[in-house]
Amino acid sequence: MKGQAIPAPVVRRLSLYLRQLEYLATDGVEKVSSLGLAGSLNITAAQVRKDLACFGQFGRPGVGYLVKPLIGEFRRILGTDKTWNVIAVGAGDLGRALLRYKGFRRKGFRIVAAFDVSQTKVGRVVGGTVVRHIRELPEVIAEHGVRLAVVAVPVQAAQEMTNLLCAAGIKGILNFAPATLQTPPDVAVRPVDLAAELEQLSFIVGSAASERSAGMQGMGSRG
Amino acid sequence: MKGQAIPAPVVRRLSLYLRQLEYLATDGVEKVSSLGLAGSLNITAAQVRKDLACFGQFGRPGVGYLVKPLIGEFRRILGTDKTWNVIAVGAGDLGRALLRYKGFRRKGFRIVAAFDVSQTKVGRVVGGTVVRHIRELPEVIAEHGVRLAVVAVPVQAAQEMTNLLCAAGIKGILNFAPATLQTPPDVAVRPVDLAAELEQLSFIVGSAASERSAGMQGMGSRG
DNA sequence: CTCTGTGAACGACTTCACAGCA
DNA sequence: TGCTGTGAAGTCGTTCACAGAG
Repeated sequence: MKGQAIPAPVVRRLSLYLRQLEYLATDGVEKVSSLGLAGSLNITAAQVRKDLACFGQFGRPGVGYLVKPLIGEFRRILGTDKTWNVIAVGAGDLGRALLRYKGFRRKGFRIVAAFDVSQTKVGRVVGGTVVRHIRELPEVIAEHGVRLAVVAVPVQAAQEMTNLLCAAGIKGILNFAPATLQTPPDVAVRPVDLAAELEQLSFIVGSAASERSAGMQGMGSRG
Repeated sequence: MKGQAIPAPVVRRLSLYLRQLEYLATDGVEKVSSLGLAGSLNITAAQVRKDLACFGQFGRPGVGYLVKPLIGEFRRILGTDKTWNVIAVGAGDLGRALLRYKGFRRKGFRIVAAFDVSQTKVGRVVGGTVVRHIRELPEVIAEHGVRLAVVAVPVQAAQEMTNLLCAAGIKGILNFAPATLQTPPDVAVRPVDLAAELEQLSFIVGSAASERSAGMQGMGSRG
């Protein structure tokens, strides 16, 4: 089961496993079974074992998985054993909040610069990051070897900014604009439409039958 | 195909269809084919038709779908033909950004109150919303008939806040804390883990083979 | 006896292909 | 001829169930 292309749902859960393992390590837990990992994430134990099997054999029968080594493996697989330089495009309310968000840094993502077109925003420092004018995009990307970008601009500007990013060599985009971005085949996009997320809840709560919240968590959405 | 339980992926795409239809209406477009809708969203035309078939027969052979009536239908189905009152828990950087975010209001979600435990935050007004102390949660929820909540508190507090929300009658939670929340079966959760989203991009870009970005957009993630 | 790794069975979603209406 | 609605086929992911290691 190794050497194959990894299904998107597996990669998604890999992040969940890593997150949980990090909490376990913080609590001093040294080993965990597939059932132990699964339980706290509302997943089945078989699912956990099948997922891990995509990457190798990490567990020992009768024992389970060793937390610390597994954390190392997962970080390496996800690529977060090294720090990634990231840029943000758009320094509006959402963009500035993302600049201040500490969760990125904790996972190994460093926002090295932010960009905007508005002269009232250029030059400001937010969360330790300087806001620059869009025209400096290419040189900053080249200078820091940036491959990931966060897009938090108004929807009307999203595709245009995306084109600039792709031309400048960006390979992955986290998109907060409510638009489906068109990119070349070698540039991946992950959409995060906050209003649409609430809309999904609206549907579930409105349809109002009886649903399992646990089964609901972590499904659907982007990939 | 009507009257059945709707698959989660279909509901997710329903939000995309609605979003796109609203842009088309803004541009004065009156009708659209399944292919027209599909193209701009990187989906197949057959997928669009199958999805719509879950809810009824909206199109006319040889013509396509009428944009405006379809918008009305979709809003009704998603439950956003009426305004929803929403509360936010946690008035840190992310919480305050969400209070200022205009995208919610545009989709029919009104944040009527925010809550925090910190006395330095209680009493402040952010984006037109007053920050109150958590202890006022139950009465505000009852007063405004609130059923949806946004959680943007530190991970250590997330489960505890969730318990309070569930006890107070909340039925849907948009969770920005990097934790898997445990809730009763009648409370739905949608997780939004921003760092994990970047991690997914890290995996794709790091694995670096050649992938289709279009096919990548909108898959995976939550449901 | 516990718990992993995995083929096989199952179920869910997507794509195909075409009948039928305009 | 253009495009929808839909059974049938196909693909993908999950769950089951058990052999085998510790």
